[in-house]
Amino acid sequence: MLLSKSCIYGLRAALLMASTASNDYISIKEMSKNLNISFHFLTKVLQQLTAANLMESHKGPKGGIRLAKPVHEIALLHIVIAIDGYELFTKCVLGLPGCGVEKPCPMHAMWSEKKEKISHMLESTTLFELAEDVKNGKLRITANGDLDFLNLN
Amino acid sequence: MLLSKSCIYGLRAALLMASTASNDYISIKEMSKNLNISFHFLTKVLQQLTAANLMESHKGPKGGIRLAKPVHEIALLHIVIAIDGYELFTKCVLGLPGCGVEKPCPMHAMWSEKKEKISHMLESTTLFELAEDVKNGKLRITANGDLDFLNLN
DNA sequence: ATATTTTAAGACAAATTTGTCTTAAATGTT
DNA sequence: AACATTTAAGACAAATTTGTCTTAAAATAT
Repeated sequence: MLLSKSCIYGLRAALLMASTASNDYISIKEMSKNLNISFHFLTKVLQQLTAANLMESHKGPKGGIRLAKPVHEIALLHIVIAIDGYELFTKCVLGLPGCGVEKPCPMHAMWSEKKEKISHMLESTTLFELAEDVKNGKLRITANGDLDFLNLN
Repeated sequence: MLLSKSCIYGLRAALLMASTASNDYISIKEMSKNLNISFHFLTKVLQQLTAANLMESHKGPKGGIRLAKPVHEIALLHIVIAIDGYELFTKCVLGLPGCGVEKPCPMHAMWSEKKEKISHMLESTTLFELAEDVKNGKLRITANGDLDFLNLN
């Protein structure tokens, strides 16, 4: 698996937030319902994203989570790294310590290239582009494709 | 993590076998020592590879494991699929059921492209090419770079 | 002030992956 | 035939990831 489940949940929640009309706080409960993700688990994931300053949280009624920056300033890569860390991009694909150009593992060269491209892909894709297509129904973030979340407040 | 530890162990063992002079049986114990992998764990991994007809096993003295085909006929992809299955290449990167061109998740298009390239990379790389460079010391499959395994029998 | 809503934090449980150990079965050697 | 070597199989344990539950803390509204 490329991304952990935590990371996937974080990405989907971020896309949900980016796809709602306003950038008001959205309660985690609402999101967990819409995304079909365990509430408490999602809570923890979102805590990691607020800790990384990608989101802001607010307690109490009318509280919830919202994006801490404009949608075009949050790249998928930021979310991936906030949750899964740099491991995917720094760790040897064959698990050898000290793998690098000087002491490469058999897959170092080929994987480095792919890794770069994946990194670039995630870095150059922001919530903005994807949210546009989620809003107009071209892309889906829920299992069934419901768009009920589009006007959550 | 792209590949499971089991898969990594399988790849490293396959590369070790491909890098030894002859294609005689090599005992799992020898391999586990050289690769610094738990003997019993490696045993199970190699059982998966023999079950997939990539390797052959033989019990008793002078027994062990050997490649079931010429090195240029075993691609990395075969090993990856034998151990980790097709999941990496078929499952939605955001975990959505039924993700595809008709009902794509936000990362479907971009990931499909990368996935294809990774698949092609693994399919077009055989043990042959890599073993050549392992033999001449350009690539390493052990943590410290020892080449003791080169003439195991 | 009190009650309600919501995130925060952390204990706990389940599931999965990884690792260890024991016994059995097969094969070659003496 | 007896013995040593090696894989096969499966129970078990540890570690990690994923998921659940409870309590606390903060903020709003009444």
